[in-house]
Amino acid sequence: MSVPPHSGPRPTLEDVAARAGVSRATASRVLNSSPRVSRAAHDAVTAAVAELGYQPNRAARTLVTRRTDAVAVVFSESEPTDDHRLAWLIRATAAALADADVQMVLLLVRTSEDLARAERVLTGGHVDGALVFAPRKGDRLVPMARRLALPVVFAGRPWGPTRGLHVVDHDHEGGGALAAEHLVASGRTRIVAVGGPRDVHPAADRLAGARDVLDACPVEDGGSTRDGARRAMAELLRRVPDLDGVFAVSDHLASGVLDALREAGRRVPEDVAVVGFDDDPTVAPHTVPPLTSVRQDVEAQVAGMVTQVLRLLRDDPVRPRREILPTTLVRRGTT
Amino acid sequence: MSVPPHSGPRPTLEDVAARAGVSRATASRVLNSSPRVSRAAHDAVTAAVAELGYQPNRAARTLVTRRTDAVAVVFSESEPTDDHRLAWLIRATAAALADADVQMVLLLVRTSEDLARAERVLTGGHVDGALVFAPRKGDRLVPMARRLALPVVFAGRPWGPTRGLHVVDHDHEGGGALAAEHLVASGRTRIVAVGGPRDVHPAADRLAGARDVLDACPVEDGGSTRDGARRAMAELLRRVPDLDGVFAVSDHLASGVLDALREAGRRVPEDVAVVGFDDDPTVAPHTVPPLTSVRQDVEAQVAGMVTQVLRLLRDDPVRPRREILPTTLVRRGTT
DNA sequence: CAGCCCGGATCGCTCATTAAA
DNA sequence: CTTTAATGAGCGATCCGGGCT
Repeated sequence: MSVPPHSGPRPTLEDVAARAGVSRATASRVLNSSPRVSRAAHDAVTAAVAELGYQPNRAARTLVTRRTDAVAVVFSESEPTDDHRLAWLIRATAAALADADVQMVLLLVRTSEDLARAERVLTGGHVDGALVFAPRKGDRLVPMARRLALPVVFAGRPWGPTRGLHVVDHDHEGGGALAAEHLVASGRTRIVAVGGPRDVHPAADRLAGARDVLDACPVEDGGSTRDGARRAMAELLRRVPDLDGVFAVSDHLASGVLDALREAGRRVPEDVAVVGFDDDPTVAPHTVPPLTSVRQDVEAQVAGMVTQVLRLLRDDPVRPRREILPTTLVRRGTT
Repeated sequence: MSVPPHSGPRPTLEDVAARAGVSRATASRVLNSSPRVSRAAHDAVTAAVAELGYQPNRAARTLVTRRTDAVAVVFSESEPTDDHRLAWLIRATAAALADADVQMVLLLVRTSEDLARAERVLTGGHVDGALVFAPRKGDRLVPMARRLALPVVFAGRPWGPTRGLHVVDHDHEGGGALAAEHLVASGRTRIVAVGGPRDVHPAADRLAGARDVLDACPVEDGGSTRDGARRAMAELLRRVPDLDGVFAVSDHLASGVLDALREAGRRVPEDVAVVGFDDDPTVAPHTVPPLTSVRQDVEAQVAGMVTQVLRLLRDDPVRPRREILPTTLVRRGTT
């Protein structure tokens, strides 16, 4: 608990060693908890560290070990992404990396200049590995990332061949099916769906999963905005006036669906049941009525990505793998 | 444009120097664009750098210069923050720092463990400076940040004495006044306000600015949720049935206000005019009708913070100062 | 011969000093 | 004597080979 007396030059390992009456090498071993150190030496060094408020110089350590203890977190923003999702993912990632005492170097990639900059960071030895979030088809970030000599873990299956990649994904198809089955089980017979952008994997897979169950239910795409979903839902009401169940591929879109239903005077859930996807804590519990939604555990996903990248960094020889996380249904007021 | 032939060991400055037929020191001078270098040497080095795909080793450079070329971006999340705002700020910050070729080390501080970790990063020489976002009263991040020996720039006036601090803030009071004046100018006479959390500076200041103009208009607090604002607005409709203008201290709250007005059957803007605050691009243009709002230029704020921290890093002797950015009114469909 | 510990050498860069044009 | 270039000494850690008990 003691602090360096006057915040002059920071103490070095040499200082710690001197104070503990041992050599630099021994002090170093203690800090890196390598075995062959006597109990006495260990205690002396530990005490000296505490007394001096010593913190190892990261640059010096990096120089010799070639490890930075930092990983890049790269978000593609080639198209405007959902704020909720970004905030949520960043929070989860920051927490998981902090727990592992790894620094997070955040890279948001929108322009090709950003991409070049990211590549420089990634190849320049500034980080040990990378977590990549790039759900959109044809994203130039993906080929760049797969060329890297560093451990890379993708969030969600990227477009293109996934051979040799490390991926942590949710079971979007299964989740879509889950939603559809829930609507069916609750007695709905005229079920429709509001889709998202076609070139976003999760959105496409969720819809596919639902259609597997419902074969060929009517679909309108709501793009990625609440208002787009509102319009899509209005169109569906026109096409299928007697509809009684709606699956929206995201909670954000589901809120637009609810807007449209409210405007059309349909009661939820009495006349129409609605199921969303994401269990977005900033949306689902707050709609009126609260939204039934398929939950994907983003924290688990991010934790899985972090675990995997750390494993790769320790080079535990891990074979490329795709980890698929289950989804669950959270029932609230709209079904 | 050429790439290292085989991605073996990365080339060092020594390699570049050898290839250019000069010494390490000269090569270093070229890279740091110091003056006394001949044209010929400059060109030779530049060419060698390109041919070898050389990138300086950051750790080595940091070790000797004691500069990391990284700054911490610290967000307090002691209370759940608005996703929109977080995403938006992170985007702007990332862009501004990337432009300056400074790495961004993101720290989200929620628990006291996070705080301790952040302090370690901040005092451990991992970064050259910090940008701090901590709007809430009594946030423990603030006293910690002000003790730091590093250049620190605050986003928005922190609670407590601001003497000696660098702050870049918006003119929240002026913005609140602007909103109120606009409502008055558009002929509204029974104006009410929906406030935010009392212990958040911006929310409090915006409300104060409006009340300066309106002296003692009825106020209800909506907390920080859309739904809270809905309830606050419902209450105001009860208290002041003939109200014809509403100022909400954020767009997020304003969307709740619109919900309540719609439910109450009031037409906007015919019966009631509404003005929000933030000009949140994910909210204001998408409400129905689109929301008139006071715009604060978050990008300018963040750019100002980055400029300031860089100035401090160059130690241009800059005296502590509070930079206050103007707000503007963006008129849309609700007034 | 263990088990511990020590003193260099080293990582890749910058900077001050010194030497050459 | 001025301008440009080169040499050498670190920055603060890790790790290797060897010495001590």
